Amino acid sequence: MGIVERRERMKKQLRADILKTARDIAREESWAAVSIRKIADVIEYSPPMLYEYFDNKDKILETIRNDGFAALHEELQKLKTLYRSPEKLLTEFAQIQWRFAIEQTEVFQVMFNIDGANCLSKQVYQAEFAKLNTHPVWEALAQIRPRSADAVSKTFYEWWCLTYGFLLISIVTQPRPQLPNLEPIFMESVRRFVRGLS
Amino acid sequence: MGIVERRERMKKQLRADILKTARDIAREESWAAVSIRKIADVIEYSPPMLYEYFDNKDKILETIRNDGFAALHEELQKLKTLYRSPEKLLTEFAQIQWRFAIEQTEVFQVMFNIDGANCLSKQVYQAEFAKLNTHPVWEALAQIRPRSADAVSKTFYEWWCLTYGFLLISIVTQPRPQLPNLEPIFMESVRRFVRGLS
DNA sequence: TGTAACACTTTACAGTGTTAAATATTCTAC
DNA sequence: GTAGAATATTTAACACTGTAAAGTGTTACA
Repeated sequence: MGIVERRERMKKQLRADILKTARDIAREESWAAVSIRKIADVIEYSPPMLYEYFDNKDKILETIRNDGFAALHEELQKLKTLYRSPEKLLTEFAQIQWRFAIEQTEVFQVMFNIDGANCLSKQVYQAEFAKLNTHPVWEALAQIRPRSADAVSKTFYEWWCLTYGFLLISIVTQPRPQLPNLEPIFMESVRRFVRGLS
Repeated sequence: MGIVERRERMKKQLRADILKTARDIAREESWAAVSIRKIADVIEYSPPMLYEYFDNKDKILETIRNDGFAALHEELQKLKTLYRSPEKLLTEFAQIQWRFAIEQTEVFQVMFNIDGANCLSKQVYQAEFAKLNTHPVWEALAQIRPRSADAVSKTFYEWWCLTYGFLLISIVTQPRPQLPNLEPIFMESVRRFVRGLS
């Protein structure tokens, strides 16, 4: 009686297709060009079908945003098992952030509401700052410079602004072909920051 | 025969009203809520009238963006006459950037394409990096740490990413009432950056 | 006072997100 | 194998959006 299971699988697949299609259109055109009808066209369904899978257009972006942060978190967890040195962990993570932003720019745009990507739901940011002392970056910072929790959280925010801010500005203001040249400058800034901690 | 002059004046006024109204709506609602028809409603004209003043909606945003950068440039020029110390110039300018972003958030959103503000024209960024060695911040950086033009330009880019990046991230990810608490962290980051130069 | 220039509006088109109602398809029980 | 229920999917519609063409007033000058 695998019928309901098959249906379940197909639903999951279609849901994934919707997300993928949205990203594809955003990548090839822009987030401004992403519309319910265009996605429906590509997946060969009528527009209202999408509302069986997402409450509204915003929820589609919200999912992509959350998935983006989750993906980075996963990478971070992997790094944690690979490197013991907190300094190494931080610079390696910065490297991954850079690559992520360059390779999956359309996801990054949604994650930070830039360049036409506009998603109201911002609770993922709060989540990121909520359980701070379990965040691998927070832990690394605390390890390098043991201080009060508040002081570490402050440093954590500086880190956050330095890395993501650098990427945001670069993606928004610089032409795509210019970006590879900026990576060394980014990494140097990160290393200087890490060095300045101890 | 001040007729044509009077007309000229009224045109200029109406143009300014359009820009102001767009900003007002963005401030009270969001940039996503700014529409030609809403602006037309407020200034009490029919929608097509706006096209006598701006080629399209994008040009309205483009103007606001350029005006924003111009305003900051003006402030920077003022600072240049006030302070001799390049370190002081940089930190004071950072302070002004912060205030600008907090007080005129809707302009800042257009300047960097965040939170629903979506303006295709990005040549203002290129302009900012084009005539680098006449930029007061570039000059200040060169004064603090005299190096090759390329090295200074690199530092200039780091400065740009640090200050604007910090602001972008803060505005996008933090709730408005939280922002004042972040100013000291911002300024501390800036001061550390400046200190690290020499 | 007629005419040319200008200011402005009406109407229309193609596109948007989204909803309710109608239809088609699939599965289950007899 | 077919009737009926459950599910899947579409059609049609509404209220928006930016924008262009055509039409209508209003003003200024000969």
